[in-house]
Amino acid sequence: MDGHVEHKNTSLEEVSFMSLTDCLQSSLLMDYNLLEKVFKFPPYSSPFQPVTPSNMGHTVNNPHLNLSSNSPMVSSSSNEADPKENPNDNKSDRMEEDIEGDQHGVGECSKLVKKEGKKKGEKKEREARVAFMTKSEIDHLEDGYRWRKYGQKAVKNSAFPRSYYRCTTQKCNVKKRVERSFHDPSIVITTYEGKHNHPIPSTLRGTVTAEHLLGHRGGGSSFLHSSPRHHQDLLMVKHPPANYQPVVSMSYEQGHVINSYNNNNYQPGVDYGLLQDIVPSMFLKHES
DNA sequence: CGTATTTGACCCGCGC
DNA sequence: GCGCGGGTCAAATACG
Repeated sequence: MDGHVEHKNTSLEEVSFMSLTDCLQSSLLMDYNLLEKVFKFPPYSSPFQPVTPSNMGHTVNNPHLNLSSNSPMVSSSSNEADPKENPNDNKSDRMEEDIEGDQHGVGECSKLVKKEGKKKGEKKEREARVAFMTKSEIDHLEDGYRWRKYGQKAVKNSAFPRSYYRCTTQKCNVKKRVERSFHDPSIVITTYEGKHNHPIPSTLRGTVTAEHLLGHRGGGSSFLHSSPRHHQDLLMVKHPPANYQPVVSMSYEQGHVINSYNNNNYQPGVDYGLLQDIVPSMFLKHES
């Protein structure tokens, strides 16, 4: 539906946003360099900004960004998810996945099968995606779901590899890619693809519980200052609006969610649907 | 021993 | 058609 993208904006924010959106929506391959460009990492700034207690656990701000102090580090993109959304994708078997997902790589045995399943000329629909940029020492953020790593690849023009994860829950097709920003190694870029069709696992290595996810934000973000180590801040921005703003941020400690909160509380008129679908754990909390 | 990760091989789309 | 880069598979390995 909204495949259409306007390109006539002139403000930095809008141009940036649209570029990213365009990137996310139209490109089969996510161009992370573009993603970073979109967020305007200045080429002249040192790419190796050390993570210090002072800048860790805080909103990532790029002074060169022409954005508000709560610069959004994240963008989401709903790709007008599959019309059919294959809810039936009982991919307990990999072969099936290959057939249905027909763009996947293949192992020796599946290579035969895959060709038949493919209808030529039919482009693979992309699942909804959300990309996050998170300032963190930890690559793989705990988000309440369980993931199994299924691949890792070196990324061109980046010193850091990209990791590929798949939700371990059967029938759940959600994937996740994680890589570190080449321009700022303290930043982790996480991209979710697809929507979970199941609740958050109750037992997650016994570490992240609903309470963790809900967080206990009593006094603003004071907790940010209390235990600086292994902190991560995450910001999200809602998809298309002309003026995007930070929506939700989370904090992690030692790989686990210790808090989540909204910077400005829920914004009226902002559609959280996609984000909520994809990373519901970020929306769990909320004073009712 | 069951489960998760690593890693080289392979496939695919795209640009030249 | 070929090469490149991204994405995935799956056997081997590591780990609890």
